[in-house]
Amino acid sequence: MQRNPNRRLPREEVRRRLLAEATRVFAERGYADARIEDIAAGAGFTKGAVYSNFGGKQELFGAILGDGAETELAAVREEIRDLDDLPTMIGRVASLVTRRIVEDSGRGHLGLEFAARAARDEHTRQILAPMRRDQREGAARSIAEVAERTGVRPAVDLDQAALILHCLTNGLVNEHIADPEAVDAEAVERALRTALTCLLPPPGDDPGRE
Amino acid sequence: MQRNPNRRLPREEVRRRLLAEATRVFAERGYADARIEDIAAGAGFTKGAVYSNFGGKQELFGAILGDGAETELAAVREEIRDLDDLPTMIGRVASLVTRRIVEDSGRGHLGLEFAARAARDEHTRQILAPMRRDQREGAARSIAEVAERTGVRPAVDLDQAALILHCLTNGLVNEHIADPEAVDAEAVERALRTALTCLLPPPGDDPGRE
DNA sequence: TGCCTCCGATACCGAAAGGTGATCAAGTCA
DNA sequence: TGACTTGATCACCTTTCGGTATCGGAGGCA
Repeated sequence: MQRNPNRRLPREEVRRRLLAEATRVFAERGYADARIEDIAAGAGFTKGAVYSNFGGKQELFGAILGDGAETELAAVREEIRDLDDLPTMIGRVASLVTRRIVEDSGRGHLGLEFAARAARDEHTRQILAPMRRDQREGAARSIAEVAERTGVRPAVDLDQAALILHCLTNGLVNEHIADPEAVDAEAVERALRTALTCLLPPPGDDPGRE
Repeated sequence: MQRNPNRRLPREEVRRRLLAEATRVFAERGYADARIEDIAAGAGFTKGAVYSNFGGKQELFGAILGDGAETELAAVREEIRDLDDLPTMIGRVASLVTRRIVEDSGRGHLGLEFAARAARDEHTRQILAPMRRDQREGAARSIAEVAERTGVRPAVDLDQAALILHCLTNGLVNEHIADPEAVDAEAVERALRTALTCLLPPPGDDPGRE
């Protein structure tokens, strides 16, 4: 089963490969329908490797959850780092986030799977809740930063804006998965742009009012 | 197993009871962990009744999906039917939707379960997508109606506002499930109020911009 | 080189649960 | 009232998988 029959891989590498494949398979099939054997095989091992590196299925799932230390926000910050014009920034952010939503559907599926599981599994929720909190706080900080840099006075409380944008994004992911034709890339991007513009109004400009 | 050993229930009634119990159990345990036998037993029957009334597990699940012909929107319309003051309406709507989200967690769980399943099951998606579309369109109509009645000119395109509010609501449900302590009723309600106020600005009033 | 340890492979177990089909009871109609 | 139809029950089958126990080979160390 080992790809190279004569060479044993370092433990870390085995773990890494299993985790990567598990992420893929859990996203594709959901927790219940993901078979440990398939994950192992996809990574080039057998079940034994999984049980040798993780406590079991639930633990493997938990490891993925924690592993996905979101780089999402970092990408957004990077995208707008050198800009100082708010409308441009909004356009860029909307476009970037949209691309992520539409192109990396696996992430969306996995997120949905996490949430659905957290709804009934305390352990999952205990891992997921602080992650979500971090995301919201990160978003709030980024918004504050942008507001300060552009000299814009946000239309609403920062934490609320962060919560709204965070939830709106998740909701758009959900909607795009449920109805990808009607809620396509364009619709997602427009919604994001509109929401951002409403919450962070460019001084003197009134968005899209026909 | 039949509760009343001497009386046979009409087919419709059997179906209704099974559906009701299935809704409960699917929401509580999720698709995979919901056992047909438990659903049947909970409704006062055995597995056979399920197979006699539905094609199988997947079909039972689908029947629930279709059955939940959302009364959500109707409740909202009812709530604001007699009002004509926009801020009051916004307050009422936010409060009502929040109560639904926080109190009826079963619905939220079920919605999450539907979405997660739709992500990988074409058949589920084909049922879910038009339902979601209906919801969005209904929301758009309601917003239009409110705008007309209050004489407010919406800040943004109606369909976009509907999409944003719809997705925001779903995102809030998701977030409340994932982190119910941080995203509690108050946070949800404020977020809704803020978003509504931003999208439908009361004439001359500029929301919370201190 | 030879032993010892680690860790992944392999074979196996047992439980759980979806689905099936013969059977029998309740309602219906002539 | 007695046959026919409908539909739920019950026992059973089958498959699928998570988990475990054992084995064997690779690599390190003296």
